[in-house]
Amino acid sequence: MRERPPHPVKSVVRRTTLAVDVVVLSPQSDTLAALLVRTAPGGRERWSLPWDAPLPGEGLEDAATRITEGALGAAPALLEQVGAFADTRRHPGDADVSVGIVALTPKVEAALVAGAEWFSLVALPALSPRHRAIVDRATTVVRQRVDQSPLAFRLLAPAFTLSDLQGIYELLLGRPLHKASFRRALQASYLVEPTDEWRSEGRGRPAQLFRYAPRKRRGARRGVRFDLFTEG
Amino acid sequence: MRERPPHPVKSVVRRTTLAVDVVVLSPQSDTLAALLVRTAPGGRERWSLPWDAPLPGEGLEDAATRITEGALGAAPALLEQVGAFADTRRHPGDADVSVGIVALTPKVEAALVAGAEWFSLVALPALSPRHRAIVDRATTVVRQRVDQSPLAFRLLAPAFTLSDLQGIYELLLGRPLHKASFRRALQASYLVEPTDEWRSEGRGRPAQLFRYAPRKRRGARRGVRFDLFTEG
DNA sequence: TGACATTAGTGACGAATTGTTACTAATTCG
DNA sequence: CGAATTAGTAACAATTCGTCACTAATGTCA
Repeated sequence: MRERPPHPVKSVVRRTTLAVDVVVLSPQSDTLAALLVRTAPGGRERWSLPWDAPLPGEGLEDAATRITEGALGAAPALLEQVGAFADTRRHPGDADVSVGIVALTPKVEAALVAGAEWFSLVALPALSPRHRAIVDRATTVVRQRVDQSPLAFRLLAPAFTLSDLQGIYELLLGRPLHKASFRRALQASYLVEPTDEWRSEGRGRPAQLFRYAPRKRRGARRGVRFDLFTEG
Repeated sequence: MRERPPHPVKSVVRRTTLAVDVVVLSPQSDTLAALLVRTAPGGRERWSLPWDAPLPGEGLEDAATRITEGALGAAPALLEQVGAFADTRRHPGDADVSVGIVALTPKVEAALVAGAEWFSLVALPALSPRHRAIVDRATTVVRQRVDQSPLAFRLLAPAFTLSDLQGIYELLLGRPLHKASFRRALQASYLVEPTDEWRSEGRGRPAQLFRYAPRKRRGARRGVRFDLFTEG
């Protein structure tokens, strides 16, 4: 027993401003690209992540969908929270708290909404410090979760070639993969099934199209992996 | 080009109430246990997660540390965000938005603060729906990240036996592991180093104590794993 | 004291998985 | 037609993994 007041001690509940900041990612020739929107004149930076406050009664993911539609013109294929940010780094709307959400979408051909543009992740313009941190966290999270969630498939159209898929994995993991090993592992995973369509990309042999169709897996549980500790 | 107003359209920035809700986890004989605090009389539930609003200027993790200290009497060994919750599920303090944070701590012998108690995760009392969701998410996140972050080591004292460590992994993964395989993988990972101390637990051969001391790893990157997709 | 139970730790082998090479297949381009 | 290009696979070597069987060091108890 300690000499302390009963718990928890509730502070006066402060009211804070909340923003949902969305990192819309899509594959762009050989890199991932994020969607940025032009800011109103007078701000410190010319570009920012699409963001907004959630509407009354609107969930965070719903808000993220709405915000994505407002910049991309279409709903994203997958959303994932990447963290809450409440430090002192400046937010373009001076929100006290940001919830960072990453939205994935296949390569889009359709025109963007006016004022929105794709930027390769390796050549982003200046962003507010809060947005910069959210982008960094988003890319880390995406890379960390590639093999826990069907992220890669959401960056592709519903029908894709295995070379397309391997390309996405290489993009996300940042290293080349061996074709035969990749296909063998994919085969064993029961994650895709072939369609009866083929795509001819110009030169070379046409490739069969596959679709994402995860099936129940045999419970082939294996030992522990002490991997990835390096990147933490 | 579309017929839309310039972007992003900012809603009127609403003010919301924010809570940090902490799931303090610690190993308890054969299960994980969460720390709950007795609520003020009159609430719908008798117990809740320790929670509070962040103080002005206080970061989320700082708040989580303070909240943990208020219930446990000591700082946690590791903190990890598990998500933001802004749906309509009821929060004990009616916060609009909760940031869920999981705090890990080794088995503590010291007395808890008055009004706080450990509950095994498999036998929790009734909690507010929001808190229930945060606990569920926390356990999922912890299980998912065991091999990405040194979570398991933060549930042990600085010096531990390999059997202790294996026990924690079995707790977190929910399945038995083979001794020889576990040790071989651990050896290859360069995550621990032996101390020159030994612990005699009563009967049986004394065990050597190890400490967590991760070393640089050879960049032995392997192929992609299409694992875990089942649990999402 | 000596058998036995109990926990720690390791060697080794066969099975399974993975990395790699080298091939075959189907197309376009000249 | 043949060369270039991309898709897809068979097969082998190297490595990793699951398992079994053992040795080691302690306490217990007749």
